[in-house]
Amino acid sequence: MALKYSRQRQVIRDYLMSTKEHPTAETVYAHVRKKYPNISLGTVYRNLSLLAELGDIRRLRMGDGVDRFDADTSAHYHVVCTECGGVSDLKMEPINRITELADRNYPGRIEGHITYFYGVCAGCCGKNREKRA
Amino acid sequence: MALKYSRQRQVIRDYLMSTKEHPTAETVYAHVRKKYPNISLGTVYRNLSLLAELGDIRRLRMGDGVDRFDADTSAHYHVVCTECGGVSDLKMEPINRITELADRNYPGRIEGHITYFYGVCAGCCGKNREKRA
DNA sequence: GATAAAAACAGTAATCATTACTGATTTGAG
DNA sequence: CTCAAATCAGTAATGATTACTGTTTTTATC
Repeated sequence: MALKYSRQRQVIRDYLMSTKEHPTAETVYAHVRKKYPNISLGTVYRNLSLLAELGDIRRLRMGDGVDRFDADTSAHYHVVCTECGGVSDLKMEPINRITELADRNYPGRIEGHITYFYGVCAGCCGKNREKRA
Repeated sequence: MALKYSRQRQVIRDYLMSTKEHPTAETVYAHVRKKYPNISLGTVYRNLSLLAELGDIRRLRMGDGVDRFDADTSAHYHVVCTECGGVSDLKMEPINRITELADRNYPGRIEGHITYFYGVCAGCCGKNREKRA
């Protein structure tokens, strides 16, 4: 067995399981520190990467140069809010048709797709309604 | 008129128009230097960002932390090759249905989607066939 | 429970893409 | 031609992430 148990890794994983916020490494660090005050930021990065490689968590690249992490590894899409910048889940079965469709239009071989949506999240929609009223 | 013509900007734009390679800023810099040896990397970044803001070119964020640029601003998708890392065009009309579909499954408002595909490009497929033979 | 090698850690330095700054040069409207 | 605005070259700064180093934890084996 190569992998060893560590409190730090467990705390990181626990925090990620407890939130739907798709936090960045920095955010994970901030929260985990409350329970484990002298954990290192490097440890957070190392473990998030390790867990992602093992497939225990998902790394989300939303294109803004800051990675986010998600303990929910089931197939689902994400929506980034153009107002608050938050990332929320979109419960929708993966549209494999578009991979097949793409493959028919491509001289090479297409194996999958990465999609994220943008728009305004429920919370920000509500806020806007208040402002207009 | 706020915008002024500059040789540097023109050379950058010309190079981008001449290639289908979706180069990174660094690659643009390397090529543009041949024609304009003492151009600054900062100038390349500044102009690529400016042209992208004006809508003259497109900035492609493929999730690996390195931006690429495309002079073809028409609606089309991109494929990143998992073997050579290259990015190629996929001529396929945008599937707006998935935005609508997503919107029906989301409590907020969804305005668009960003999708890229991954697989093996035509060039690398060919190479593999040779190796197997 | 003791022990020792492997794994992991904390803290810090390094990397890499990108952006910001500064003083000099270029552009274009009048 | 002139001059303010735009742009530049060169360099420093930023910010996310990774790598390094010497110390501490974990766990298989006794």
